[in-house]
Amino acid sequence: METRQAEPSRNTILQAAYCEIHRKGFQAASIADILKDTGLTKGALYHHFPTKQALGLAVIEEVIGENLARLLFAPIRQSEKPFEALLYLIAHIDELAPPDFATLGCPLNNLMQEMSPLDPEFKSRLNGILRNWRDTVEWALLQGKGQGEVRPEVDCASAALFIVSAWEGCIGIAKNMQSVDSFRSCMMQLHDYVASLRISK
Amino acid sequence: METRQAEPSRNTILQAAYCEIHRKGFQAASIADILKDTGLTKGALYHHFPTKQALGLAVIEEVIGENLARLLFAPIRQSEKPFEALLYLIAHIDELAPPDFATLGCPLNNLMQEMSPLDPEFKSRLNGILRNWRDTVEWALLQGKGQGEVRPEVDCASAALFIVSAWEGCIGIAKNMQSVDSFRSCMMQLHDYVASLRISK
DNA sequence: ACTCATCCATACCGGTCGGTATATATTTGA
DNA sequence: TCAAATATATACCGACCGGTATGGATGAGT
Repeated sequence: METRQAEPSRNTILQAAYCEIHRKGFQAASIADILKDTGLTKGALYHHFPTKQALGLAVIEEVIGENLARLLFAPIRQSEKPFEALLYLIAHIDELAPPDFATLGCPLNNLMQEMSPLDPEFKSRLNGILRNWRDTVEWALLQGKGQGEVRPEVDCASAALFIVSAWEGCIGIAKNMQSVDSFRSCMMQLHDYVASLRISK
Repeated sequence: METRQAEPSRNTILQAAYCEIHRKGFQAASIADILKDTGLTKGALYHHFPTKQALGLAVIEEVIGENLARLLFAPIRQSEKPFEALLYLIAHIDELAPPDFATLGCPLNNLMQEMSPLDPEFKSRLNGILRNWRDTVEWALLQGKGQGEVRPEVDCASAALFIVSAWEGCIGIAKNMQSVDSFRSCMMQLHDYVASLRISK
């Protein structure tokens, strides 16, 4: 039996760190600012996390990874028609994703751009999530192919990587243009591309 | 007649700042590190640039903007067949772009992701370059349409935005996966998408 | 030759950062 | 009940950061 009194505090810090990092990036995120609205202090933080890097890695795995798994991967994996589920997600992502994605971008992509070249630990964790995403999309394409929906000559691995890349690209561009309409228009083009992989009849 | 003795120093600082910012991002770029290899000191820097922000904005306009104009916009604008020029650029960008783009990403996109939500000055300058890029691509598509190469029903504005978005997305993802093969594969998919806008005969 | 603006080096400042040392509640286990 | 482990607060530290104040060198105009 382990003590569980600490878990609420740990989660509070984790969530606050996630928000701060999402807003400012990891390096610009200040420990003091993270704690500011939590009612906790450095004593609590450094009890649960040995260093700022460890806190960042925990945010990646326990918040960002979990969120993406729940929002994107699970709906595809659990669908009976994964390819259709993928198309649905692309078409409706602006309603399904948290609203701050539009203004602050995708937390996964933000951290990848900032930290991957600087810290190998960050890089490997972030790449793990990215690989998971790409594999899920590839799996959806392969399932679609098996179900006779996707054209047999499609290179599912390459297409999956492109879909994820373009997806992140659309989020990033929309974040800068601060325009939901641009984002929707952009994702619509991606939707058309994915739909073009379907068998035309 | 104004004194021109200062121009070499200014350019040295500008170039060093560009490299440092490309490697670490703007906020993490340290003034001291920028000067370290230049043989100059803070006195020189703060003589030519009133603040770190002004230095960053100068890097954006005078280095990043110029580089992109020379590498991407000019070849399309000056081509007699802009649509073909666009396709060529997408297919050969890995040979034409500076090699550190693969490991460090696109400087424009890096700064957009980091700074646009934080600083409206950065945002407007970066968006200016982005708009220039999108307009150039859109112009290439429109020219292609006029020359009977692009299908008439294509929405050139939306397609151009998507092309730029996907382009940046491919660079970003490749930067994290640190794989030139992935980047090429990804850009190849984008190439296929753009080629699919062509009239099929 | 004198003046004055340009150009740049040096030394320094206040503030913030991540991290630590220590004391203190609180809970748990025997 | 009492000791030990857990959980958190507070005060503090050295490092680094962007920015400034000052003074000296250099060159142009008169």
